[in-house]
Amino acid sequence: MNIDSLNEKQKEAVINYTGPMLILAGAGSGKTKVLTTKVAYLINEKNIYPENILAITFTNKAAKEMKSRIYSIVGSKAFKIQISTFHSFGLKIIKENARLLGYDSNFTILDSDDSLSVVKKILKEFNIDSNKYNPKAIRNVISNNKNEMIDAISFSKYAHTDFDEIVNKVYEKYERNLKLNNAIDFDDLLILPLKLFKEYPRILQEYQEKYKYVFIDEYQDTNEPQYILSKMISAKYKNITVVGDADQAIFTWRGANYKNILNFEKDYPNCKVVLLEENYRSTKIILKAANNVIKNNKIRKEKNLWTQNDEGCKIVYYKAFDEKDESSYVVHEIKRLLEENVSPNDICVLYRANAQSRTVEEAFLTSNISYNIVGSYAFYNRKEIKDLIAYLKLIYNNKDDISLLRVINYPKRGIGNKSIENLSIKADIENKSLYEVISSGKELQFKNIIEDIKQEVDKISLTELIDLILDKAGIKSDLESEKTIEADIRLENLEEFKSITKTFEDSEGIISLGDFLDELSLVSDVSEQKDDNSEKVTLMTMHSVKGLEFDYVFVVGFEEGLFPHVNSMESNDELEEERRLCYVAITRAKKKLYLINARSRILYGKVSSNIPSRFVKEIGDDLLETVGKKEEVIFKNKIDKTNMYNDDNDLHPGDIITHDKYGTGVVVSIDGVIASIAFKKDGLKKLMKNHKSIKKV
DNA sequence: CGGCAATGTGTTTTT
DNA sequence: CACATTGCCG
Repeated sequence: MNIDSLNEKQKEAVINYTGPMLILAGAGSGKTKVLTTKVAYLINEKNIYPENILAITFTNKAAKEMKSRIYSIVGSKAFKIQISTFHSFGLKIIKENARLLGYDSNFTILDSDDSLSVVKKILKEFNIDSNKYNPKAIRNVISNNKNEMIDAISFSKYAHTDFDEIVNKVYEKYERNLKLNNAIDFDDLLILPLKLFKEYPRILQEYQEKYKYVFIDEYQDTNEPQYILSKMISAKYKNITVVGDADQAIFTWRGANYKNILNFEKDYPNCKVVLLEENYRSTKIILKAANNVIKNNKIRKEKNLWTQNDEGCKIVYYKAFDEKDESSYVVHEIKRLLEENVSPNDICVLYRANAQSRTVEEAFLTSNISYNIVGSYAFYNRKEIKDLIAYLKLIYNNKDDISLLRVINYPKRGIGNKSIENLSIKADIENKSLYEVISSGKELQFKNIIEDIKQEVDKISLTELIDLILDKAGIKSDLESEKTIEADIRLENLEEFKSITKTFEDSEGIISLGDFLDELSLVSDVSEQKDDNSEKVTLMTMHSVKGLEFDYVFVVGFEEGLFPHVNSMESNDELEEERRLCYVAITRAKKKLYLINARSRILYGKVSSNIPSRFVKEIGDDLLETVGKKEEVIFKNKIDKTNMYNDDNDLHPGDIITHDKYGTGVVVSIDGVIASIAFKKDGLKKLMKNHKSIKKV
């Protein structure tokens, strides 16, 4: 195996393959390369079995990327390596030991919305006024406690205030309810494995034997349970390599503790430390800008990231008039790049909050630039999709009260509050789930529908199962009988969901309901579930872009209040995290960086004006090329809207249209200027409502 | 019980 | 602004 393309430090990191190692890898210093090479080196050169290797990444996307890179070196052996996020790995362990942990193998994973529902339900049962005690706040405290591994009993010792007392009560009931529902929440994915290992040391030993070589990426963003899990699993052989960069710690708000990386040398006194300080990614100017920003952080270890790369061009700073002007500029500039034969895949647009994607998306649609929004949960948040998933979850795990409550009276079956209250009381007394205590009335009819569907589960495919549910539960007939545009849209969305399961089945073969539900809870991003190889500009948050790189990076909303975000400006700690986030964003760029802000923009329905982000000043004038107002006027005129647009196509959902490129389609929904249209050939697409290429039939 | 209208409420980042 | 929840009436 050839490792000549590595520098001396990188080689050192690869060749020293036993014992604990800390790799402090600055942005763009080739840490992914080192990590993948080291794993491949173990397999190809040291004859380590791939199944003895565990590699933990921060996102599912990173896991996928790593798999394919290792595959390209070692071939199909790569499939035997356990490469996943902490959460997926936790799930695997829980699955393998469900009964020991007191769960049936078909347990349900609750997302944070589900957790909130549980909290709300408990508050109601306790007659606690949810206006006085915010359910979200309570859920967050519970989650924080779980992550610090403080259980309800221990928490009672800390409970001093009125609020704490309430939380304590709810926390205790919450945990009991989950158990009763054979359900685990997101925090449990990390905590239950630890519990297992503590109670059954022999099982821990088995895992230690299995995973003799452990790799943890983004170590600065590990939280307490993740930290302990890493430590436990590698305790026997101590072949643990961790990689990270404290300057890129951006998840402390989620309980991550960047001190874990600072303390690694204390945890493993004989560990090897490798510093990767040469940056191969960015231009000198981009790197300088990043360094200028991050050096303003007080709580920080000084480091020297350098590059042999070219000076590069200055960072473009555009002060837009408003958010529309901001996106027009982005579009204008991207169009120019595309004309220079830059691939859309090499461009990304970053923002602080997901809500900011909307205006950018509109501008992209206007100018026919294909794009992909990463982390768009909008689809799975639609009512009809959630309802369908609730049916699937209930069929898989009857004890799932949250799902049952969601669908027991959908479509309307005449089961109202009174009946549900009675069921709840009965369930509480008998210490059973709602489903189990159903024995009469309309509720029983519902139960029978579920039982009937259950009979078929193992005989049919997932896509067929969905059809069966839509049919037997009466969802389809209910929506069809409504004869409203709304209902038609819902039906379309359900079809879209089926196309996701279909793609899934086509690529993975027969997939069980359980596996599919797991996938849904761990990968809640539609774009990750569709394979699409066409070239696209990527839109995502600065948090999601972590670990990735692009030739051209646009950062929008570079304003005080948006970035740094208002809610993160109260303490210095929060502000320093925003600064690290800025550091991450800047260092994603290889060739050219664009920073854009708007003098005024509409926020939460109100016009507001923000001053430029403090990070502009920190970067420094000499690295910036401020694009003036004059040029803005010029490019605005360049986009000749009158040629491409009708005044008003007067499109409405349900209309049948033809499109010059995509052919016949039906309008599914209109959202402002964006029309969602389902085409016969190409499926659902978002287009500008008034585009000339759309004609009503 | 179901439907509708009025009122209120919160608006960051993600596995 | 967008939504979720509440309260009232048929």
